[in-house]
Amino acid sequence: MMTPQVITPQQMQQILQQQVLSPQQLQVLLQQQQALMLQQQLQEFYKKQQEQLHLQLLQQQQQQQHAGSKQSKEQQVSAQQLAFQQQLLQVQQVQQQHLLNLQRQGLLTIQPGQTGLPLHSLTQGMIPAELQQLWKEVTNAHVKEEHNNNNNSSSNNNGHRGLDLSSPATPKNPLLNQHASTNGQYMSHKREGSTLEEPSPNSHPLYGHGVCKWPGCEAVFDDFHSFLKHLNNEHALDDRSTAQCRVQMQVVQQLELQLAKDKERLQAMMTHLHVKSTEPKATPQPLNLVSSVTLSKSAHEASSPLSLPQTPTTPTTPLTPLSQTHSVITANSLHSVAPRRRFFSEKYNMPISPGTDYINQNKDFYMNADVRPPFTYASLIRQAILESPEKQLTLNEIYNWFTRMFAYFRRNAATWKNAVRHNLSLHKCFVRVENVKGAVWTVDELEFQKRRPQKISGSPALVKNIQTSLGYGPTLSAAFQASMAENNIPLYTTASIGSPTLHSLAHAIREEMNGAMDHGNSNGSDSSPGRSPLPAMHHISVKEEPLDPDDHEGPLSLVTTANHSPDFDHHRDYDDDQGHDDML
DNA sequence: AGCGATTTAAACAAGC
DNA sequence: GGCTTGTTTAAATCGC
Repeated sequence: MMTPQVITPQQMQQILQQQVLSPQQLQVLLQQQQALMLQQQLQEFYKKQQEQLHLQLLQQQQQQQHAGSKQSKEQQVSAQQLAFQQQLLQVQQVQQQHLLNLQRQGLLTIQPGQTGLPLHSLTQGMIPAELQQLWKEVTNAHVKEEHNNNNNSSSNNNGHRGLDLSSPATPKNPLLNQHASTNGQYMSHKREGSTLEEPSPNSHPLYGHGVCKWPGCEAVFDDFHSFLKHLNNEHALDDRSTAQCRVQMQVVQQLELQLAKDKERLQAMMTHLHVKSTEPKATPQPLNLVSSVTLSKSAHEASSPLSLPQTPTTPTTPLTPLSQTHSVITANSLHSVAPRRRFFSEKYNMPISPGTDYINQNKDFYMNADVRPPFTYASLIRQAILESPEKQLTLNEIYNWFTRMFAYFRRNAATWKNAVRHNLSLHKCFVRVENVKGAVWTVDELEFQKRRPQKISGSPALVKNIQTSLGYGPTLSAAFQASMAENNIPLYTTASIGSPTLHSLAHAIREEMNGAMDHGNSNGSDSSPGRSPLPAMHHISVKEEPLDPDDHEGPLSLVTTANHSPDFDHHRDYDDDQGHDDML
């Protein structure tokens, strides 16, 4: 699917360029949308032209039919008709040319093998509103005519037009139909008439290979003329045709939607796959520290996951400047797509307990992609707890965090919830604290670090970076703010996703720093609750808001709200039963 | 091969 | 009784 052949170099360049200039996918999408709009306008224009030409053609034909056999004029008329046809072809060519250009520019994504169909569908089915407008006009204009033209609707096939994607040109037909259906009686548009004796097989989008391409109708015709007759008779302006046209519009709309989605997906994939090479310069970083950290990280990741033995429990980076690179999929997340049992593959020396940054960095991806996160349950639970303002969560809140943060956990609830409970009970690092209103779970960071031999030595430079970053406290904050302001573009409509706030960033730094310090020297040099053996033991504070725990938490809520998107909680078909075993 | 970490499943109990 | 929460056991997998 991600074969590079599909994407032209121009597309690639564009994507990369966009990414470099704007880390926000929204911008990309916006540009895409603009491009699409432009494209649609062009198509509309072309379509109108085509319709006009068709109209002229048909009127000539009707006149000819009505006039009986005026052989004398026939020659001249057919010449005119030819001219029209040529013009029509020219328009079509120009149209296709332009679409091809669009395609080359990456504004259009058309599979090489199917340029024909998509072109038609795109050119003629793109603007339902416009079509409806035309349809309306036409309908109004011919209400009276309707009586005269009793359409001999016959074929039942038309009743069920399957989603015949090969004939998306329907919308344009009403126009033609009614003019044609008048059979010359209706001469509102008096154009210089002409005969139509010449079959012009290619002149009608509903006629191809001798077959009527009206949805559901596959009548075969020897010549174009008989097809036109058929078109006028069988597919005249009536309720059925109207309904079919509407359906076809919807089909086209659906296809457009699908196309847009797929394009978006492709964009995300491309961005993701190439972000590593561009990540360092991905954003005009107002913050040196951040960028340095980012650079170190990205350099490390880009080089080789194996190159730097990382501390298993300490995240590599104190923070992600974030989610500006949020579509980033690092090496781990890539290979994590198919981990069978383990969330986290240690083969790549990725941290067992990915830090806030790590999870945040790929947050967007896992939020939306039904992909199993490459983290252990323990790591995730810890993450959830540490993200909370009070560093403590009830079991249900942990559940909510899981479902909120990972699309994967929106299914199989029974399985992973059990696993969560199991992990909470099993690992000593998770401490249950009785509360007035129940029990909350906290993290014993020391115990957590103990689980594995850790060596922060892995990336001393990293540690240095982290420390350096911390040293710049206020500067850091200011820079973050600037960075946030700059990058605070909502990327997806649903998501808060993108930008962890200052608080969460600072928190992340602090947290990572703690982790690093834990390894480097055992002196607890900070006051972070996470560092004490029983971090939250003393905050036996209250956990109200059983419903939406993370919601209104005051200033500190930034930490959580950064990850919390309200709309994300609404259950969008979390079908627990469907395809739940895809990861096994 | 052994071991530890992890996941998954399941049984069970307590509390609401 | 059903559900949630929490504990525990067991089996399987994976990597070292």
